[in-house]
Amino acid sequence: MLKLSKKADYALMALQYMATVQYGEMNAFNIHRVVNTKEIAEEHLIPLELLAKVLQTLAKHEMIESQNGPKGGYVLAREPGAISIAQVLEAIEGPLGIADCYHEKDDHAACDQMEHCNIRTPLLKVQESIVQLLSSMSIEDMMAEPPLIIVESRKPEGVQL
Amino acid sequence: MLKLSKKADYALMALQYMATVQYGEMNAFNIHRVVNTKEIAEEHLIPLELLAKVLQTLAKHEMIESQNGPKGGYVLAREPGAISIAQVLEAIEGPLGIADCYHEKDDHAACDQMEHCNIRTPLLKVQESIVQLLSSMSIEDMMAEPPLIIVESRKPEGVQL
DNA sequence: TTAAGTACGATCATATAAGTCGGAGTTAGG
DNA sequence: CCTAACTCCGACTTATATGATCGTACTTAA
Repeated sequence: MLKLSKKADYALMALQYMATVQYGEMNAFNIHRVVNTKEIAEEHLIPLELLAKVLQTLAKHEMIESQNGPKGGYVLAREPGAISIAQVLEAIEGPLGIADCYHEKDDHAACDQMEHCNIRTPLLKVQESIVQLLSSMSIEDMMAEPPLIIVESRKPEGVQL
Repeated sequence: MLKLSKKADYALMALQYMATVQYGEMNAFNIHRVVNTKEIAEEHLIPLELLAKVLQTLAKHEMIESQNGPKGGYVLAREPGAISIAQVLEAIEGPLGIADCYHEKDDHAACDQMEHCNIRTPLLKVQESIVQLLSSMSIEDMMAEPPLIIVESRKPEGVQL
């Protein structure tokens, strides 16, 4: 339940790796070394072909920039702090929502039970919280593993329903 | 992404319905009327057989109590406020986690990349937040649709990583 | 010119989810 | 004590999403 797909995992791993290579302690001068798919795949034991597609998707969504030809590869398109987890997940898996009918836009979404659905509103709030949480975290927060990230999530006491 | 399964949806709908019938405004005297599967299925346009299995699962996890024979059906096993969303989801879909290897118990879980995984720790924190959020909400919070539930979820400023 | 890389679409395999079916066990009411 | 209305349970089928692979075309540094 609530599991991330492998693709999403791979995307996050790759971005974390690229961020560390480009912006980590090992690189005090911020030399934006281009890293290629093979390097990442071998480093993390990820199927090469699959990772390639993931990176292509990330490139299409302008989170990384591709560089063709030999010595080519990918570079982060912006600073790690400017790439949120939510953005990554949306790029890979489409709009994130707890259920299909929970995207503000598609109010007509594929849900026959719509009119008989008694849980939509409360779940929308849950979803909102999760999205907010994922939006508040960036690739930067995943650098320098093992990290210590403190995240709070709570329902305030005494809220009127 | 992060989508709930239909079964989970059905479970929540059913519980919300049962809660409303048993504890809602319509029932100031808390008469614990037994509701049967058919009634819930028709009310929410849910496939009868599937809902039946969902309810059986909930009963096995002691969130509802079954009553056999004609005029039989189900009753909430405890007050709506004592049934958290997290409990329901876990009952239906097993332990909730953002990835397979993120359950404290199975440290040996099926993840070949374990040793090369650079995102485990941060994602564990994310997961923790989500679980906490889902644990803080109960069926009671879903009653009286359309409700207004205010949930906050944030990463405090100035946290050191 | 060529080898090392990305780009992209088609395809296959597999896992999970969704839904169905048939039969067995209970029990209120006649 | 019989029957109809329920729950219970497991096996089965189907649909859909995911994971992974393949082939090929495009780009470019050396």
